[in-house]
Amino acid sequence: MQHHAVLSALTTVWRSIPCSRSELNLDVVLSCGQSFRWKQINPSHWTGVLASQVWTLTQTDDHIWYTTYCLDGEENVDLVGLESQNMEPKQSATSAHRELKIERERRGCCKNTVDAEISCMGKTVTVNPSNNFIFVKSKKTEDDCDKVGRKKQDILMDYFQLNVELESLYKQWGKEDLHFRRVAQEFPAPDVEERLKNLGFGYRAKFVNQSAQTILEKHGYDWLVSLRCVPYEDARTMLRALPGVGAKVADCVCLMSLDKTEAVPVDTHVWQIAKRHYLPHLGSDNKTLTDRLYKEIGNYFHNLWGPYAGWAQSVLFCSDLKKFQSPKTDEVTRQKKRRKLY
DNA sequence: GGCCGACCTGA
DNA sequence: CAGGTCGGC
Repeated sequence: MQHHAVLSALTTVWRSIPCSRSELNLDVVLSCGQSFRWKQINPSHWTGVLASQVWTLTQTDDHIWYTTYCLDGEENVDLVGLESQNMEPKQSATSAHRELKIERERRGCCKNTVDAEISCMGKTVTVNPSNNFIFVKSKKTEDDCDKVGRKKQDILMDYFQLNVELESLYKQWGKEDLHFRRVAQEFPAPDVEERLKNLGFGYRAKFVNQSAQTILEKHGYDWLVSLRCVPYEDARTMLRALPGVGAKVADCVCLMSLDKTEAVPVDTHVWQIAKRHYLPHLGSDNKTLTDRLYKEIGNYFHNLWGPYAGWAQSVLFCSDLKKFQSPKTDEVTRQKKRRKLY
């Protein structure tokens, strides 16, 4: 939600319509060169004129959010002070202020002030761009209609034709048309990597996105599941061809998702366990877990435990986690350590 | 083929 | 600083 500080700071002045990104992607639709009245005033926040009003639109995964600015200054009852935590509310409000000023000048009622008062969806927002404060005054009644009584929600529904189900149309168009299917895969979410990054995926965001693209374009939707019926080594080889998928991740997918019970994922913990209890000769000489080491450890466990080696490995792995170690075990370890000391 | 730094976040 | 993969050496 870091791109929606405005939403979280001023929830009272925003209204929403349920709508998924696959039905309408504002960033794509408003910048694709077929409409010229919208400006991106902040990341993913679009301001423009529609039905004689200034609007700001933005969206989350399942809603379109909208707010409008009008010129009537009716009396207010409540006063709420809000100090914004970062620059975004200020910037957005300042942009709204600018839009209002332009609209006022256009109508020849130039009342230029530093502190602008803007009526927003039944609330009046006082903006002071110089000190980053925003005040919201509530009106007694909130209406969601424009001057001629048209519901604002209906204006947007009509403008974006939200009553037409785009997803089923895409399915229909793609059914016989391979080229459309390919093109359509780039939509509805061209910002996947960015959004994954915002979710904390870090440098892996690029890999996840690229792998997903590769799977859809090269292999098709059912390919991953079909690997359940392919021998372990083959499934592993194909998985490792995906960007960001190395030996360990491929083995994890094989073991956890593709029924390959013999797959033994070797991460640093399993490596430590192997050195401590099974293969002491791997000792401290080896600094990094190379492909050769990985194979040696995997083969060793496979020979030791047989076709369900992966399951056995996960038992050892879990028992090595601190949260599964009983206090009793800890006491035994401490006693051993004490014995060693003396 | 092996080694190591870069990538990014959370702890 | 750990966590796994990649690319350059």
